[in-house]
Amino acid sequence: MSDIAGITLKQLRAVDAVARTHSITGAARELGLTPPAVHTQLKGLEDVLGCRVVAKGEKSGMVLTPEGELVLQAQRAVDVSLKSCLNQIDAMKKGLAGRVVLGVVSTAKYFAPAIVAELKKTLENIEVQLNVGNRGEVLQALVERSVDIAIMGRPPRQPAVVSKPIGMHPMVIVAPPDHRLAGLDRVAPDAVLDQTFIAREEGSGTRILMVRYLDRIGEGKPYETVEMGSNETIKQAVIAGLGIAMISQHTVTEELRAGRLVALNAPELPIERQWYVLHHEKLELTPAMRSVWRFIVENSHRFFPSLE
Amino acid sequence: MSDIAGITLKQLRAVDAVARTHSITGAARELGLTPPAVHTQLKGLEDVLGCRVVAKGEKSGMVLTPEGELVLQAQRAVDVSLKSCLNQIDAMKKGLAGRVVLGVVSTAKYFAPAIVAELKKTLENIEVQLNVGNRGEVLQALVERSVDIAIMGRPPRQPAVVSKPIGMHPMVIVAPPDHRLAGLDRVAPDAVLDQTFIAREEGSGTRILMVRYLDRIGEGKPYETVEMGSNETIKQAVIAGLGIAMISQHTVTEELRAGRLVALNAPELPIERQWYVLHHEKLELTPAMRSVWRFIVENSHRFFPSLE
DNA sequence: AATAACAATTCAGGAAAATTTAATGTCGGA
DNA sequence: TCCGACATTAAATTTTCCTGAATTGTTATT
Repeated sequence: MSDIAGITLKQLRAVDAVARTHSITGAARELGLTPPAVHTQLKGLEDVLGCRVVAKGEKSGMVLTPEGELVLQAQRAVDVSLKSCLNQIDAMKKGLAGRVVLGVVSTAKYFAPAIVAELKKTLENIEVQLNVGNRGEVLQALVERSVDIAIMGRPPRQPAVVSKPIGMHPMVIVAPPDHRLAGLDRVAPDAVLDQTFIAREEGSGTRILMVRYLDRIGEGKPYETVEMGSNETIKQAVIAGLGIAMISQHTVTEELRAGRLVALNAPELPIERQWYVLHHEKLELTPAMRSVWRFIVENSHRFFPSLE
Repeated sequence: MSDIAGITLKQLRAVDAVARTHSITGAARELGLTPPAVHTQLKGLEDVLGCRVVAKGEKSGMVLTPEGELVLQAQRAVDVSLKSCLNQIDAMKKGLAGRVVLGVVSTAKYFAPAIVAELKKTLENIEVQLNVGNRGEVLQALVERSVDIAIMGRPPRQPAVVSKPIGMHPMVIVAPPDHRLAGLDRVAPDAVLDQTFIAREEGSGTRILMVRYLDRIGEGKPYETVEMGSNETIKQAVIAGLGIAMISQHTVTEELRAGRLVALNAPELPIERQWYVLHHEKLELTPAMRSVWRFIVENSHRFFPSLE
């Protein structure tokens, strides 16, 4: 059988032009060539295929042979494939299509899915993957390029990242409503330090913040810590009376509103921090990533839980 | 948007090879080229598309960019289109696919459809069109190339055709069973000439044959003719007692067997003629036509009606 | 029937493109 | 830090492609 390797798009385009104009001269005009050039292309194709592709028509003009009609069909299919490819690439260039991996810290999982859902509605041809991990894991993923854009609290010194604040992020200490410190106007530092703290594992942003906070108000005084792997577990533990915990208010909005947890009026609380969106300094953002970035910067505030 | 006109199959094939080997050198080996050649092709494509298509992979080797993946998809689609086209053309070359117009004289319509049906079962990718006309019309169509292959009695002197006999074709004179000449061992020429003849129109092969037969046995004596446009009408007319008719035995097999018509034992009857398959001498047969020709020559005998 | 008009086809020469060889740059692994 | 493999660039060469001119063939016209 004749080999596919000898076929060129020029040949197919020549066939198409001849089919439409019924003349080599006309085809040449369409293609911006001279008739001999078109003729050569057709001849070359006929050589490869081992059969005629065009022939003189009944009265006048050139018409496709049955084989030529098959070639024309193929040409049309090829054309569609290539056009579709170009369109998709074009969409990519404009940031309307592509794939973006979004990494968020555990705490953000209470609002990030809502952002992603809205994002997918707005930019339907961008495939967004949401990865959740603790602060350390997300940063590591950012370095390894397995995450393109991240959302977390305070951006790190290392690795070097580009970051932008996107909204307030209050941190509170929560206790069960029947806790003895609950409802007090002012809770003394020592009273706080006496409690058992339920905290996330090392590498968690909340854990780091908590340690620094307790060291500051307690001036280095020791305190007791119980470690748990997820915010959800911590909430349940606090409700169950195992201890108190520093936690993102966004994580416990529902429980505070329902009265299943209360925020303690300990010194400096709530700590008003910010949410940041960030990406690795070295990573050249694709248009799709830029679209996602912009969307997050402009719209994420709508998704932060609030007590009111 | 980047223009489709700048894309070549060489470029697509280069992308494909790189995708499979993860290296320009490897791709070059696959394509029987040197690495710079492949590199140039990729560069050219990237110019047209306005974006990178391949890039150095994480560790080593070359990988496709997301845009490159789209190009690869397109390449695969193009490949199947072209392969399918080549396969179809190949089938055409082998006479396994194509389009053939078969022209048959009216008389042959009593067995031609059966041939076509069997033909389509055997050569399922050949599209067969069956056209029915009288002898003159079929010959005209043969000249005009609107019929590729024809089946009829005696091939004409003009136009020049290639012909081959495919089976016996007895002509008889039929009468109603209660006709006074019916059942006689030997019917005299004069008794025949006295009858009213129901005949097809001018241009019909049967008509020509009848005229020559009657002139021969009657030595020029006149006779009476009534003209009717189809064999079916003639049969009904004879059954109704309007007259007698010379007709192909194949046309009246059913009626003879059932006794609704009888063949007269007039001189020289039945006239043993042949069926012929034929095509215009000037027309180069396509492989598909050759397949059909061969099928008819080898198989048509199975479809002739017989009295036994 | 001769001829004019037009389009396909052939061909030679030259332009453009593709490919190769050779040289250079770059990265990962010993 | 050197070595080797490979990508990349540059320059030279080969191949392909295109054009313009000439030729052939066909159709329409006189």
